[in-house]
Amino acid sequence: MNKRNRLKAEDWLKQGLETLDNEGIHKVNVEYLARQLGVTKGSFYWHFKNHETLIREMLNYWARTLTINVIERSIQDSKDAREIFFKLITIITTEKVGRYEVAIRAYARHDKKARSTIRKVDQQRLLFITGLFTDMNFKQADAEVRARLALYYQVAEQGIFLKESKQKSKDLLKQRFDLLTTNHESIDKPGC
Amino acid sequence: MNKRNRLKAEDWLKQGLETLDNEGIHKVNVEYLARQLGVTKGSFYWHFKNHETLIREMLNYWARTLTINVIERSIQDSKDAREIFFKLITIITTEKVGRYEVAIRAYARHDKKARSTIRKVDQQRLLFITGLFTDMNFKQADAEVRARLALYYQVAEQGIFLKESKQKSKDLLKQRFDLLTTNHESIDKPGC
DNA sequence: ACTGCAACATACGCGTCCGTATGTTATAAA
DNA sequence: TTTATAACATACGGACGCGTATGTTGCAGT
Repeated sequence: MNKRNRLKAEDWLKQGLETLDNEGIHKVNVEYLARQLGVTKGSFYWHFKNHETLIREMLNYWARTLTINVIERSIQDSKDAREIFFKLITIITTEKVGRYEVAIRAYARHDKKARSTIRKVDQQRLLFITGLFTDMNFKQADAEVRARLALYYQVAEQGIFLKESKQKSKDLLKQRFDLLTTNHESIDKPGC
Repeated sequence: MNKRNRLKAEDWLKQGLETLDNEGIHKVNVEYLARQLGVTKGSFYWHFKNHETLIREMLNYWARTLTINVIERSIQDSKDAREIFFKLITIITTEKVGRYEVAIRAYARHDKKARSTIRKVDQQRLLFITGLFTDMNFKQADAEVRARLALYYQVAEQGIFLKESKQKSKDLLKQRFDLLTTNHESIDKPGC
């Protein structure tokens, strides 16, 4: 909230994503969001041109906070690629940042701009994670396969699997990490 | 179509599922479906009580044709469990029968009855496939793990992975089949 | 105290969708 | 040929969502 309890555009974006995740795209309409925020439509059309703009900015907001922000946080206080990768999948798995993933992919099935956003996000992620694996001395092709495995897993985990206990989630994360970061047959050591 | 080009309830259900898959749940409304079928609402309310009934019957129709029907077809002309399993994943992967899978799961995120339907379908599938693996002499616990892997894969394949060529899809199917149906360490042979 | 403006609220017309009530038509049965 | 009815079409009232036009309010600066 802003000063005097008045709203910023970001408050509408957050509420939009929250509602998309909780109740579906059909509930992401101007009047319903206004009711949830305790204001009227007049407020909305002050901050946004129209409904379409809201959706577009929601997608951009999600893409920004989810890719750049998470990547930057993973890099901070990490000394090497292995550590960055571990922090990355930990953040995605344990924090709420991955919550909107499934909802947005579901919406993107029938929205061209959403699909475009997701493609860009996926490519950014893939490039970054592939880079981490090459930094771990994996060959380029192998690095990309491992990056894809990590990426697809993170996406599918939220959409398909039943919710596990916190301890089991941690165990699975560790196993996944070990599997993906160790394979001595395909490693590309400069000394050999 | 029926005699004299008039519609059956099933025609509405099919069009409903098609529209759900192609354009999303918000397009699955009475007047839009009527336009697509070349009739008016009067026809709809002859065949169905209301919109809610349509959705419910769509889910039931999907559950029937997808679980029972596919299972029965897999069994036909198969001599053992291995063959049934291969036919099953072949049908799901190559035919259009798996097309509505992702759309319905997306819709189920915010519809209680849809979630209930999916749970039942998943359980039926899991029971059946687990039975196939126990018939292949895998131990109960191992059979269930393999069944889950097969099941989750079939679901995730449609929603996440990029579309591969027909040849690559066939190769992947074969590899998946081999991996899941052979593991001599955990096999439970009566003779040993 | 007065003014200006950001951030709303209110009121309206419009289109779309729902569900109902009632009118229409082609065909099968008599 | 008449009749009954299945399968529609038409017309309506109401709810809801969009976007616009305009009215209102509280604070910030002077």
